[in-house]
Amino acid sequence: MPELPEIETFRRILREGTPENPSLLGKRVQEARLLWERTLAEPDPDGFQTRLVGQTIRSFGRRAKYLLIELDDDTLILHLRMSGDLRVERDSAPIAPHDRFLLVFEDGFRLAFNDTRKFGRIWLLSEPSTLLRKLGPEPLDESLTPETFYAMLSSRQRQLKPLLMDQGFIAGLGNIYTDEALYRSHLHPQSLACALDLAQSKALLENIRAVLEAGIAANGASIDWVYRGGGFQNEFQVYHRKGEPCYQCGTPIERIVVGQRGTHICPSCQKLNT
DNA sequence: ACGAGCGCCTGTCGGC
DNA sequence: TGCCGACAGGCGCTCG
Repeated sequence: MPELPEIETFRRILREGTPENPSLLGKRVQEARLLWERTLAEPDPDGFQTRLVGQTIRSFGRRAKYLLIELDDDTLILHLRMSGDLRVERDSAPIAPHDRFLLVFEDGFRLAFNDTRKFGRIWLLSEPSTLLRKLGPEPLDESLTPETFYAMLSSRQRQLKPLLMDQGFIAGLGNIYTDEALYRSHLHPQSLACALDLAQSKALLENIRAVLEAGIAANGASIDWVYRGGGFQNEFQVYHRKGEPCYQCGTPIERIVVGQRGTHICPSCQKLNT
């Protein structure tokens, strides 16, 4: 489900709390309950639950679409994949359908990991880099310059959309924000990366950052039942707008398939010229 | 290096 | 109404 802005929103909610729920910072783990074994990627389930007990949450981080919960000795890493969701609630609350993992704290609150489709994964690692080092640069990291991005694109003979969604190339973009960034850049998702010049590469990077920052500012995007509380769906210009008029030229938005993913374009504003 | 196909899962929606 | 395929914000694998 969520992409970079949605994970960033969860990070903020868990760190700062909301009017309904407290911050989880500084809370100490009393108990960990794994309700669906395959949700745990690493380590083996045996030592996992006892290893968590007694550790205190020191900070929350994010790398790409991974949420990092820094504990005393380990990092608890969550990936929500397609349908994952997080709730903070009292441990007296009923367990919801599709809850896969509960992290219970000494003060009676808990973090619930809910995941209808069971694609989500959690890791408990003493050394997170083993998992995270395969990722490409963070798009919002200022050390990624337009010149670097241009060089990265120039060396790839690959369609833009699958490349931007490749987490090893650049980390954090998914289907929504990729479609939105390409539309704003007037680039066709099937254009080859190496065909972009410096100006186009620079504009693409700026638009990637703009849509991600707009998504973060809106607390993410809520679609269907999958994610609650975000507002970025109201700013979609192509995603989920098949048949509706392009805001720039009025041409109906089309849905095509690129890299086996549903892809939304304005066929007039985004010409294919490889 | 790159793209296609498929598996992993459950649920919803549209068409017949 | 019931059934059946398409589709869903992700990612890892194999195979040409």
